[in-house]
Amino acid sequence: MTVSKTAEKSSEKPADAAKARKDAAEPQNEALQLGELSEQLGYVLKRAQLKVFENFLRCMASLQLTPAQFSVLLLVEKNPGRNQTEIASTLGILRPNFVAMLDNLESRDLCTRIRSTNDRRSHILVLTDKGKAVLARAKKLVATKHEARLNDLLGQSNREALLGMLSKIANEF
Amino acid sequence: MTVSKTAEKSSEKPADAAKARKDAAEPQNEALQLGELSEQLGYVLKRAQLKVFENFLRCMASLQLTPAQFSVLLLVEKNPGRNQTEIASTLGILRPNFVAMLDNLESRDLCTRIRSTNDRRSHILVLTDKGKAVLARAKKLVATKHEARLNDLLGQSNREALLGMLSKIANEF
DNA sequence: TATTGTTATACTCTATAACTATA
DNA sequence: TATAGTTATAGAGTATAACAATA
Repeated sequence: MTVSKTAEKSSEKPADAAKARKDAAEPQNEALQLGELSEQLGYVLKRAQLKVFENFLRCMASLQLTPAQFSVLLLVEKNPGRNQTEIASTLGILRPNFVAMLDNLESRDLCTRIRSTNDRRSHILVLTDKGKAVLARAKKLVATKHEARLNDLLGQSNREALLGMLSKIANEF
Repeated sequence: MTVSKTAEKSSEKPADAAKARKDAAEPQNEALQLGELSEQLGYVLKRAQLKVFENFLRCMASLQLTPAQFSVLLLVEKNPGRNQTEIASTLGILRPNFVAMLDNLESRDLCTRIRSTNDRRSHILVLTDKGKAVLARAKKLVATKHEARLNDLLGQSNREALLGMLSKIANEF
C-alpha cells in the first residue's frame, strides 16, 4: 500500500509554466474514476481490512503486538492447555509457520510451551503471568482506542451489523 | 489459511482404546472457544476477505484473473490514457511492484504500454481488444457467480449496507 | 533538479515436503 | 503406521534505494 506519499499537495501555485501548459493541453487530469471498482465487495473489503490492521498496529505500538499475535494470546488465554496444532489450525495458521511465531512470543516471556505428560509429542500452550498482564493491557488499548474509533465512525448498532455480516461471510461463504 | 483439512471427521466410532481412555481422562476436548476473538472486527474482517478472494479466484479460474489483475483491467478501461504511476497509486500498488504485473498482462495481450508523446518518460496504458473482451467476460462471471452468491447470502439491501460501511472504513478510518 | 519506469533487493506471509521423536 | 513439532524451502505480496531516460 502507498500509505503516505499521497499527501495531497493542495498548494495551488501553478508550479511551473511547463505544467500549466500541459494541464491546458490535456483537460483530462487529476483524480481517476474508480467506476465499478467501488462496487466490488472484494476490493472494498481488502482496503478496509488494511486500514483496520494499520490502525490496530498504531494502537498497539506500545505493546508491540501484531493482530496475529494478539489473536494467539486471546485464544491461548481462552483455551489453556491446548497444543500448538489446535491453536494454530483454529486461527488458520499452518503448523510450520506457527513455530517462529511462538518462538517470538516465548522469547518475550508472554507464552510458554509445556511438554504434555499424556502425549509427549505435543506442546501445551499457556500464557505466562507477564503474558496475561500484557494481554489485559492490550485488550484495554483495543477497546478504548481501536474499537471505540470504529464505534465513532459507524455507530454501535451499525458496527454490530457489520460484524454479523462479516461473520456470516467468513463462516458460510 | 488451512483451507481444507478441517474435514470434520464425524465418524463417532471410538477409534481405539487409547484414544477413548484419553478422552475419558481429559473431558476438555473438541472445538476451541473463540471467545472475544469473534468480536474483534479485524479478525473477522480478515477471515471474510480471505473467503471472498478465494471465491473470486474460483469464479475466475477459466479466465485466470486474480482480484488485483481484475482491478487493474477495470481501472484502465475506465481511465484510458493514464500512465503506470497513476493507475498503480490509485490501486495502492507501488510502482516497482506494478512492473511485473503489467509485464504479465501485456504478455497475455490484455493490456498495452504506449510511450506518451507529451512526456516520453511515461507509459500510457490501454486495454487491447482481447483485454476488453476478457474483461467483459470477467465482469459477467463476477456478477453472476461471485456477487450473486453474496446477494443470496446477505440479501440485496444488506449487501449494499455492508459495502457502504466498508467504504466508510476504507476512506475515513 | 525532479519524475517515470525500471532493476535489485529484502522482509513478511503463506504453502509444501520431509525430518525427529513420540505414539 | 500415524501424529506433533520442527526445519528447510519456495512463492506470493509488499517495501525501499538507486539507476537510465527524460523533463
